[in-house]
Amino acid sequence: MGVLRKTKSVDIVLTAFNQDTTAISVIALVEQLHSEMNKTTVYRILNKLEDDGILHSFLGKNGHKWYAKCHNCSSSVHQDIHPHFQCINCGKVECLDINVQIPNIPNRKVEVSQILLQGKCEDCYNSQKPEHNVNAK
Amino acid sequence: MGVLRKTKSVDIVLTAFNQDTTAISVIALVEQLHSEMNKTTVYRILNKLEDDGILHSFLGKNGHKWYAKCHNCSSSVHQDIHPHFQCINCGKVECLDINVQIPNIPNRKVEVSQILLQGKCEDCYNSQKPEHNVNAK
DNA sequence: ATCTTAATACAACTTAGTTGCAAATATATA
DNA sequence: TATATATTTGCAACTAAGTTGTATTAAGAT
Repeated sequence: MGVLRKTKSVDIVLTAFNQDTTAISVIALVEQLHSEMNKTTVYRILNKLEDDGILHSFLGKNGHKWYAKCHNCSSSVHQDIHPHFQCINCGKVECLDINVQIPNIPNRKVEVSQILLQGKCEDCYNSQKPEHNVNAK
Repeated sequence: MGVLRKTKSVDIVLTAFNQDTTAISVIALVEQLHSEMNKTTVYRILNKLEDDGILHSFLGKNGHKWYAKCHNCSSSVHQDIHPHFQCINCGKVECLDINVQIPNIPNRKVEVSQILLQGKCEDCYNSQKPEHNVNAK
């Protein structure tokens, strides 16, 4: 089930991801676009864009869903299996371009790895007066 | 806010973790104990046992909360920052006794790492007729 | 035995995410 | 360009995990 038609709503969602280089939580996106489209539509479009390998999803620190643009994915293979970093202060999430080596685990076959690192991002580490971001949800 | 009193409910919850060597999802535990105590009570007891360093929590593949017994924790230091393994077939979750090396990330200070590996556990890998476990939720 | 305070049950609530269906709209075809 | 048809959307209702307020119950200290 991929995107079949180039609709206005699909375009608005894609524009949001082109403007923001970091990841966006579904909650934030629904809120940000609530005057332009229904939340059901946001959920459905994100779902389709992921199927098409245009976005990838992962869970943030509260178990809420986040999406970010894929770089080398197709609809059949999602290569964006990289760690994500979430700032515990402002809530911002970034995709990390690093490779984490998973050791072999006896008697088990690992197929997916979900790695969320939490800490302070550069901005929050430097500023003494932390400014809580709306994306923290 | 730790456990202050040795109540019947606290005892029942602890017994559940002593009988099951793997992790238990809150959903499964609430269901399992629903005739013995209210779900609010389960949530509150788990919360307190975590504060006391007796249990540790983490998120499963759907973002739902799981708990497991701690081995070397105190109420001040949670040392159980280890990866967890969830079977994509039967849903069972285990704590992994391995160390995953997180590379240094420029300009960020990593404080917490949350690693969930998914794949087939030994039982499910060997059996051709997969048996879906109730814990899969 | 009594008193104080923490723990519990229960109901109501919050919120992320889903579902069913009627109406709207993109696009293929004539 | 007009029409047909299948997808997309909005809306309302729903589901389910987790939380909160409050009256009642029960630990355990005195």
